[in-house]
Amino acid sequence: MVAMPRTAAAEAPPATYMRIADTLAQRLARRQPGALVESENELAAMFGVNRLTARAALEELERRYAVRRTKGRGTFVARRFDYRIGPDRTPSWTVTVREAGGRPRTENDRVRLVRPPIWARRELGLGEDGRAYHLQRRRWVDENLATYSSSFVSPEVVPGFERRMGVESSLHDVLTDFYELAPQRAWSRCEFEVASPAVAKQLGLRGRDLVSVVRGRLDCESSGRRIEASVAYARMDVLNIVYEFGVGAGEVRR
Amino acid sequence: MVAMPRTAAAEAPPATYMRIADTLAQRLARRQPGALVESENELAAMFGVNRLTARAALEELERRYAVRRTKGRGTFVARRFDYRIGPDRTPSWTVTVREAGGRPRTENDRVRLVRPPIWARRELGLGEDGRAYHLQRRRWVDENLATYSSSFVSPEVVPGFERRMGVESSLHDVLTDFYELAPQRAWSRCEFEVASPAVAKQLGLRGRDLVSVVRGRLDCESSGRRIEASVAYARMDVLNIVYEFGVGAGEVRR
DNA sequence: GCGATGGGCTTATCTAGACAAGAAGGATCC
DNA sequence: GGATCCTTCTTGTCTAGATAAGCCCATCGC
Repeated sequence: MVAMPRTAAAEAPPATYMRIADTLAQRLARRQPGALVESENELAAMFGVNRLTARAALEELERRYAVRRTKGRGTFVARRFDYRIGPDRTPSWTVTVREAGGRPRTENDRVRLVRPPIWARRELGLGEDGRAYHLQRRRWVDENLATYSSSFVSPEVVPGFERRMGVESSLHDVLTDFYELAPQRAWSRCEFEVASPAVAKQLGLRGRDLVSVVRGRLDCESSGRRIEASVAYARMDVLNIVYEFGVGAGEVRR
Repeated sequence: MVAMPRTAAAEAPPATYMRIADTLAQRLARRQPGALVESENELAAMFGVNRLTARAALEELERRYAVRRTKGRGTFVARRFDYRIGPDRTPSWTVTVREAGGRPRTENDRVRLVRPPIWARRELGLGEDGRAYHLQRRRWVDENLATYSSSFVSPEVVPGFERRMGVESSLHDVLTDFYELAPQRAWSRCEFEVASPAVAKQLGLRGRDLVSVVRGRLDCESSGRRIEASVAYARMDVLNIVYEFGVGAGEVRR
């Protein structure tokens, strides 16, 4: 009689913490987003395991973005929003979040004229000593910070930008209403990175988690002049960035 | 004298395991991908901590896709490939991997005529009883399984497909060479999901990790006939899916 | 030569116990 | 009434010890 062959090895039974995670995931799917989840000690008692085993299950669910945990407060059912972007689609934050049933909020730092970093100078076609307006923006869903973006706006195209752009202004609205421009995405690039310490701090991340990164440039549709170069970071536990193009992409079911 | 105010709280010093992870990340950046990392016990001795603390550091690096760990073998420096896709870009797996210095490999299951799932029938415009060829494909980088894809091909457009498509054939080549078609992406949608148990098994994932998912449809450029509907899953520790469009997107530095 | 066996390495999992630190709410003091 | 302290609950971190299970390779037996 041969021993168990290595290729067709019988499935190892899943670990306890994984079973608890799966069980819990099913139950949480029926609860309201934001609802308080049982504490680690409660779960340990419920499933008859050590607290660290229950904790491992919650960490597994956190990796799946199914829960969100805060020291001192507890574990909560997570709520994630799809944010669909693509060449044919530059969605409004406010509209998207509201349609999904959330409360959107945007906050801009005060705009200042600065010497932009090298990548922004190159994108905007500025020289070594060129200046640009620096716009930093944070967006919330309900009480959750979702994105932080940093963008540089060419002062030649939008003179006096710092007086037009208020704390709650929409960049798109300011460009179209005050400057009568037709902004258009020249290019865009979406990927995932480990948050740098600076970005982690801006997004309120404890560790160096993965974040969605969208870089791009906004040009003027008619003249082709370069308006804005930007980089936006999104917390993946709050936002599910979906990148799509072509007709029919929106109809895809999960 | 007031206590430490809560708003401007001094940064809590990072946890030991996080310090070790950061230290280790710097060192590993100078090593060859695939190199063996010190074992948990060695790290524990090196940093004078408990084995579980050293282990927590490695788990942190695994979350960042900086290392890859295998039970019984050890921890290894991870190697990730950028795979850039977009409306103007349908890259060849072989070329992309080879350019990045890896060894590509593709393996197709034998093609069979099946009754496709509802989403594929809808995409291909098939009726309730319609049939389609089912093509399952796995792609490797060096020894690492990277993607698993499942696609359905319309038999009306490519009759006799199961005889043309071999174990190592390229779908694109078969469509162009044998059927003289000009395949074109009708739409595409890229996002991230928690792997289902079935997908996790196909990709050799222990747990239910996050995977990149790309869905889409291939049409015939001239006639517009629907050729193929597909869904592809990629291991995020092997592949970094980058979604981009527009001129200039390729020039973006990190 | 060649396959089976087993030892020793590795990561994976689990328990028990402990202390730290953040958050929230009630009690207390003025 | 309002600010402050304190208690309690929560997650976060760390240690110590133990067992399981996968993998590799040397050794043994044939």
